[in-house]
Amino acid sequence: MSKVHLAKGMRDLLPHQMIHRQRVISTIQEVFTRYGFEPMETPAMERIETLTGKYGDEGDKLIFKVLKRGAGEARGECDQALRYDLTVPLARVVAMNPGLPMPFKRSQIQPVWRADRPQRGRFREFYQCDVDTVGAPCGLADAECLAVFHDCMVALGFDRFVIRVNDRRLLAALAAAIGAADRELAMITAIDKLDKIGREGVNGELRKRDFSEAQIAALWGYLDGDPVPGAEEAEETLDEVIGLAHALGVSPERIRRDRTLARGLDYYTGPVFETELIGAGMGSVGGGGRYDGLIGMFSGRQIPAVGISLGLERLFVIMEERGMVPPSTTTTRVWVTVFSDETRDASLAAVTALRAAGIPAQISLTAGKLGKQIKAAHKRGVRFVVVIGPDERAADRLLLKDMHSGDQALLSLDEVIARTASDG
RNA sequence: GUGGGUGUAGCUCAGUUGGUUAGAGCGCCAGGUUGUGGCCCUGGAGGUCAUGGGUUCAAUUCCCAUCACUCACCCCA
Repeated sequence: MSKVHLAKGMRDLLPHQMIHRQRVISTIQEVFTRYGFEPMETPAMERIETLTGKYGDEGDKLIFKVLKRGAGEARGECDQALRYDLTVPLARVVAMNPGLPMPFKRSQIQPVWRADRPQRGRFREFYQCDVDTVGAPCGLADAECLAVFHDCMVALGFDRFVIRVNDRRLLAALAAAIGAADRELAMITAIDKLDKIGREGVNGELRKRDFSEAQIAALWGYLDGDPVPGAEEAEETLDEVIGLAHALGVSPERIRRDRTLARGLDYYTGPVFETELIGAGMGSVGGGGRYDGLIGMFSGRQIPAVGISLGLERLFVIMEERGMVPPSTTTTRVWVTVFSDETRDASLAAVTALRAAGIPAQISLTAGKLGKQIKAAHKRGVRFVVVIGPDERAADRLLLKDMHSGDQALLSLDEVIARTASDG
């Protein structure tokens, strides 16, 4: 039993996991690039005042703070913190770089940190994959976000998912319509639980929050589809965004308008989105929305923005549970054995030629019986093994063994390169 | 922040109604086969039974605390 432990909620990513991760990340990045989002990164730490006051009370509590050095450390003072998401750092970047060409479209795939209690699909360090469009009004930019969501899920091999959409302004109008404009948040947190606790559960939550029976009855009328007074603009916006998303190739059945969708973060001002895998038994795997006020908090210039975030870790949990993880456990294509001291130079020449040809190859670093060396390749899942013994060297040939089929053949170096360069 | 569950070999888990040297499968290492992986056979390494305390003639087993992990709630990706 090892005496060392990981920090709570943190994980190591071993090679067999990284191979899958990198594949997933490049798939997502490829979709982002296809839509014209340019890559960007920001530091792990921000000044604490950049982060606080943007996410709501719950969010602020979960920010990982970093102690000051020196005397401030003893006093528990803190002036920096690990980033909580990728959206607020983006807003800071936009505020600090007024010369950016607008609209500014950027993608960002980096870890974020939250001081949450870990559970299934929730970690304290996790990767988010974000795209955001800054400086474009509501409409096509929002629709592109939905399309990116959609294309990413499809590219990753998910087919049963739904993107729920709503609008913060509609929720505000809803609260006003039932005479609870000052209690919008209490109403939202209650109805947001509909999926989990059902109608009666929501009613209980509302009563607990001092909503009257009349208000509750009126609320259900609106949630069931009655037009909400004062929400006309929000409804028109959603109509437009969803229509544009359809035109961008998102299947209609994968978008669902849902007046109970709230989203936790404070900074959203307009449409909000959330992607959910059907039958996964997990919260959302991605979310986003429009935040037209956030950048103004840093720069004084009001700049509209919209974006989405995909949570890698949750996708991985589901992919592992569903066996969607490709079996590959190595990035090495060819394992070159060393038969003896006399033939070592030939093996070195072979591995060097393979590498020069762009084929990932490694050579046995520890001496040992040929069987051990082949076993080493097998254990790692390497597909091809090259053997160069005295016979091969005399014939100026290499023995290439395909570990999948067990077939082996005497080939020239060029033939080995050709044979191992591609799959099949 | 709140409430459950679980800690025995690298992994998955047995086991002990409290009693001498704590087991299995898989994995790992070596050999059978000094030019060949997977299958088979043989052998080997690896455990302060999470940690600390208590009860007892005796604790891995019972009790308490701590720590770790895990699940759920809150909230969230």
